[in-house]
Amino acid sequence: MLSLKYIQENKEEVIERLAVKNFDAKEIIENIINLDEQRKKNQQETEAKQAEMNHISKQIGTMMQAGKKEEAEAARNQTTHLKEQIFELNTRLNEVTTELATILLRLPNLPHASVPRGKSDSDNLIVKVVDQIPQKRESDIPHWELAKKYNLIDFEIGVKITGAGFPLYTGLGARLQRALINFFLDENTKAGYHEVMPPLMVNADSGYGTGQLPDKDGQMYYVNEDNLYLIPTAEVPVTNIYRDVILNGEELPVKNTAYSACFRREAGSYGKDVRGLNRLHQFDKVEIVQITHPEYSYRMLEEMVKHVENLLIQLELPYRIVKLCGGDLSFTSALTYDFEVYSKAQERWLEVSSVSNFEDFQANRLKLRFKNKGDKRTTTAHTLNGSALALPRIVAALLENNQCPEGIRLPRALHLFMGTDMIK
RNA sequence: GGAGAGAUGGGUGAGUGGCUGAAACCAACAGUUUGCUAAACUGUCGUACGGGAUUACUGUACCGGGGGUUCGAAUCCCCCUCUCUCCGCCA
Repeated sequence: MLSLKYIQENKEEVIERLAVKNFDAKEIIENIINLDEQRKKNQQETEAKQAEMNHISKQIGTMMQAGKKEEAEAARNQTTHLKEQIFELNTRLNEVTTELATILLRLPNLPHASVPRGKSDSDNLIVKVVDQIPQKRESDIPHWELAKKYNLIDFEIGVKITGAGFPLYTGLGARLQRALINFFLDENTKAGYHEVMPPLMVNADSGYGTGQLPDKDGQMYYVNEDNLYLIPTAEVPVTNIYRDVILNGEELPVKNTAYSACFRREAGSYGKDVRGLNRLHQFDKVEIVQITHPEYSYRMLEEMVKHVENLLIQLELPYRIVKLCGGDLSFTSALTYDFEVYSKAQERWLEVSSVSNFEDFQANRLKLRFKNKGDKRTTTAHTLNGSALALPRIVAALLENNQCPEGIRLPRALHLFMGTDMIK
């Protein structure tokens, strides 16, 4: 959520920057400013009446105690009309406030000044590509065939148990999941992230806090009976730890990491993109989340990018880093770097991580602030997160890129976790 | 699922209609004292949105959430949510 104050003071800039996200904000911004003026005026009137009422009520109390019954009675008669006025003013005030809040919640975050203009992922800026991109050989087969050949994943039984997009990992396939999760968590904690294991379901407040609601309503699985959402990413529960929290400035930056299963309905997806592990309804991911001082959030973003890059290097996977253009940037993000690994047999890049700075967009919704020693006012923090890393496409690339006549070679980093250097 | 109890500031916890934005204690912070530490003493010690010379000061709201009664509600009434205890069930 953008802060009202910022919108008021930088009206034109807000409109321009939202245009980078291909969002036409002109009318909405006017509306917001009008509504807030109404709100202020209304609030002043309401509070003046309330102050008057409080004053009279207090007097009545004093009179009653002094035994001046008649005077008290007279004062009481005064209040009837006042009460009606307050009721009406208050009702209107609530309406305006609610309307304002609703509009603000649906307004996307401003893109960072460096975000390139563009409509879709084809306009994204490639920041870095590894030198060596593996060439497909005649004998190379896609990961879904490899998974079958080596009994790593059974997609059919997943369909039988649940449905498409819910694979059953078996044998070394299952172990590979566990190996990657452990490897990622170990690396993340080594880098100073505190490990947490969050609930996999969240309430609506949490959904609004990180911005999945109302924007992505319908993309999350919803448990009707209990009014809960299955998390699409650990970002949601882990960031919401700090909803309604005022941190001590000295605690910053807060760095957490969490493994979780992630659930996404992926309504509207179709075609070759969803083949094999490319797009799933349930998948595993290790997430990193930071809460920082606004002054150095972009420095921390770069740090996170470096960290994720290092994971990919250790996994010996060909990768590239992409800076998302305005049109591809999510509702909540100010700046996002995507990491993609090259999948040799499919001959395509697969997104395996998204590292973003949300600036104060989530923090405003969450009411996540901090206060330094001696500070009178609270300051809104910045939140960032990134995948470190999402498993399925990593697995796809590992299988495809490392296939050889003897089996599938595993990168050194996973040997200990896997108990072998080769899947046969 | 059944029965009961409860939800108050960073924590413990008092408060059953006006003198309560809220006692007391603890924690925290600042200072005094002190050779250091400790202790003692003094003071400060919620948030949000307004007004204001954006300092001072000041208005309003907030005691789980929503509604109601009343001139006046943390306190009374209704609804909801959550937590705890016991029983049942159970990884």
